[in-house]
Amino acid sequence: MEKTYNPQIIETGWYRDWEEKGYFAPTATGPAYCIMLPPPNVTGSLHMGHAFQQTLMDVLIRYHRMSGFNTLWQCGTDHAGIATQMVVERQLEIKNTTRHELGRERFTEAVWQWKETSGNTITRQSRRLGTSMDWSRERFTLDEGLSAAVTEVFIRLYDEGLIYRGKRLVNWDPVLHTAISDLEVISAEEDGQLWHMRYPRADGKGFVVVATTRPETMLGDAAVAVHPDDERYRDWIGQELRLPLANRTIPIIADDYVDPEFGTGCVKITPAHDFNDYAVGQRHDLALLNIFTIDARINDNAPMAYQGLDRFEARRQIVADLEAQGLLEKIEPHKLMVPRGDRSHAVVEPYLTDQWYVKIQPLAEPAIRAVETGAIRFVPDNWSRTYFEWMRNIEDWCISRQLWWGHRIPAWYDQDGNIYVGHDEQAVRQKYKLGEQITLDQDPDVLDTWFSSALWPFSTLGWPGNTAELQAFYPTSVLVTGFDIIFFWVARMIMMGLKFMGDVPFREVYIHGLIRDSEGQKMSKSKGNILDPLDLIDGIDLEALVQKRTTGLMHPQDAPRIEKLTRKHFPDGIASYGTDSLRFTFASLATQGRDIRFDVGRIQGYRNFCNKLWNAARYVLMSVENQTIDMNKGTAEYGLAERWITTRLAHAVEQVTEGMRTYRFDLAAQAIYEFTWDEYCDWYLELSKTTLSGPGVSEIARRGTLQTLVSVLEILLRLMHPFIPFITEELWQRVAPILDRKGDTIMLQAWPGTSELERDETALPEMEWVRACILGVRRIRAERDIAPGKPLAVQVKGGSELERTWLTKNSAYIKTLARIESIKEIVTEPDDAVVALAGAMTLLVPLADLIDLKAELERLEKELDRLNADEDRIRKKLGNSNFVARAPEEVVRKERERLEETAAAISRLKGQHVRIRQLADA
RNA sequence: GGGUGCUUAGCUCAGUUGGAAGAGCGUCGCCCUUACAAGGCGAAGGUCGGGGGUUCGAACCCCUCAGCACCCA
Repeated sequence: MEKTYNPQIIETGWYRDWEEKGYFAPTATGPAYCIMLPPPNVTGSLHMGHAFQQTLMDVLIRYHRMSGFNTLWQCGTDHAGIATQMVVERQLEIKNTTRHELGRERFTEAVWQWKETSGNTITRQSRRLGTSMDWSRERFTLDEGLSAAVTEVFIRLYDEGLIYRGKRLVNWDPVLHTAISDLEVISAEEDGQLWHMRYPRADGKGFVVVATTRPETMLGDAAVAVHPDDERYRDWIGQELRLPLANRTIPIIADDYVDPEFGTGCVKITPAHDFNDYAVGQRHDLALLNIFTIDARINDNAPMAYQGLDRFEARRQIVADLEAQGLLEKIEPHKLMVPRGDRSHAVVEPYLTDQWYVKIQPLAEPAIRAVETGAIRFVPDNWSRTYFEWMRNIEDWCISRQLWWGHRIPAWYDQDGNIYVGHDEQAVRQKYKLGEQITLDQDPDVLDTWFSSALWPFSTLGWPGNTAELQAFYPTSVLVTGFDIIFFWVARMIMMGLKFMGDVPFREVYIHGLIRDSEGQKMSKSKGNILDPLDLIDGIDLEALVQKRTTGLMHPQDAPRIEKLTRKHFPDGIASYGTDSLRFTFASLATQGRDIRFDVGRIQGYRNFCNKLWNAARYVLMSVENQTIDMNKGTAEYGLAERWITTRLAHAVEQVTEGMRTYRFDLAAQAIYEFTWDEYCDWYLELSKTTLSGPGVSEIARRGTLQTLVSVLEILLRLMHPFIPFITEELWQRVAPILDRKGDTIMLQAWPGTSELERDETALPEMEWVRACILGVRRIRAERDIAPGKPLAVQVKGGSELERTWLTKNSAYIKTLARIESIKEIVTEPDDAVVALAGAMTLLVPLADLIDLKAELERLEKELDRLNADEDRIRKKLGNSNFVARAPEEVVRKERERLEETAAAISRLKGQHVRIRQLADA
């Protein structure tokens, strides 16, 4: 074996082996366990969020597979309508053409082509992470089967009246020329201005002042509203105003939507370009005057002077014109929430268009109940509140998008605009009994990508067919996802699952945090703080990293800043840590918080952990090779160390299993880490050396030690496998044969059960005591600056009968690990010794002239201070009659014992203090 | 404005039904010790954001104040 852990060598071969041998597919035995992979964007690449999430899912999947479940991890990708279409459009731009020049058919062909060439990037990257997804069942939201499911759902919902077409205000992206849903609009505070404009009364008797952040919309104003109780304007209600620049009059209306405290208390109402104004307009039966084109330029409904102007040019012009007419009262700086499209980052306009909607209330109600009744459980539970909050205030879902890439809406129109919905034109003609003479045109729009994602839990399993997979795996076991898409996706899957399957799509929703950089900033290309999971696995030099972070920026002027930052944070680039280290890091970061800071120091620590494991295995294998005895034949004897480590492993198995059950991957990882490093490596491997190479140790004892060394390692490897699959497979292949354990892969071995391990709880206190002895002597050595190699002569005094037995039985361990050459029992302490306490026993190391009396006195005083404080506290506690009377007996007993121990320790150390003092005074 | 969280060692975070404050990293000593210097041995470091309450007992439960973050409008 190599002396140092080298992930590159280990991690290359195993994945292909696993995949080729079909280990990822369900076994068809045992209870079902199924996770649906949140389908990533087919043309995207793997980011830290994916890597984190997929690691957690793989841990769950591998754990359940090993635990005997019929395990399916359903994978696939999403067509990501807008994002993908934008990517391909940008490519066309480089070739100096547009999708409109190409035409719909050739454009979609181009997108499919792009999908074929780049669509494998992310799945290839997932494989590098070691994810055991069932690739044989990989699906794509636009593939034939899933498209059929989408059409079927659309038709059924339409026929039930749950999908309708309507002219409404939508969030319009003037760059992408499509409607987007509320969730795709990101509102952020930006610096703007508040323009105060005068609208004169038609009768010439004065004017009102209205304030607006979007002066250009005044061309579409239909009224000015005041609060009905506002004394200032009581008499104005019903009057007509002359709308400046546009040659028309508008009324003053009363509506309690108006906040009389804000501005002048007069609000211009533009029903076709503002969501609130739209509602006001509905109440007052105001006309909807649309003044924008799809590019957000001024259209023909506005005065000639402004037609064709972009909205921001129009703003400047209108402000200038008002000013020229003396109608601009003032301009104030103003912070406002600006809505932008999450893809194009263009300012979104409320815009009046025909769109398709899902009537959501009837679907939302059962979905709320499902969580209320516990049919679906959120983990951590708090997220159910977020879910309820949104679901109880949910609005109809706009599902049409003016794109070419996606599921085409299965609706046809005749010459008169009548709507017919069906699987295809033929089916529609049949369904609605339409003759050949009627010409039908299909709706040009496509559906929101989330519409198809909402069906993912059953469409991937073969719905609308009634397949064996649906029978076996629906409802799925758990959904693993981030809180950012509870609304986008989780809620919609629940609604659709209940509607079409009559049951929840998953029983649990595990919500994990979002990965941020080491300073808590969200990772983004424009901030230049993105870490690529593959760079953490393979490593990357500084120049390549800088290059990668500064190319393809939306704002190239950010490049110098990003370069500087990168050079500062990663002066040596990023080392290669390997997949296992990355995975273990993710698992240990999976606490219940919502933000997760990723620091490269952390992954380095876990790479070191892998190295530790590697070397522990090396030691075990070398120990086996160096022995002449047959470890599997003949009787074996298990010493204290063996019984102790076996019992400790049983505890670790319990802790890790509990962590799995409760989705506490961090606690599971911690239990693994601590057992491996602090117990198995630091103590057991050292103790085993005593047995294996000590003089006069019997064959049966050595056999017991060898068996324990190997079998604990083998079980530990199985316990760690879901987290770090590669190194555990590599080591298991070498370790299992020694134990004659059958099986081709650790992947399909049984999850360790505590029944595999014989427990001996009595070994724990005994071992604790042995450790206290060793630690005590080590501390003396370190504090007195005694060379580590110098053997010590140790004297012991007192101690309980049990402790004296322990000392005799375990002197070999103690002598070796503490480097002691002799242990002698004494009755009276020598004056010139340094002491350590192990339970009731006092350990003394006589040092003669080596002793630094002053330092020793200080050390004793410090220790006594600590013990005295302890004693005071306990005495006070026990002196409180209420405590003795009311606290559980067990707690009181424990405190009494502690008091006794503390008092005894104090008296022994005091004695020592007196002796050293005398020595010092002499 | 409505909602949800967070505040524990220098940093990042655990802390189970309330019963002796923990880890990793960092820091400081000593050490190339036949698995591992990606290591070993040892050490220092905390009035658990402030205040009040409940309790025999509070990092944990309740109230309040302060600061921070996120979501929705």
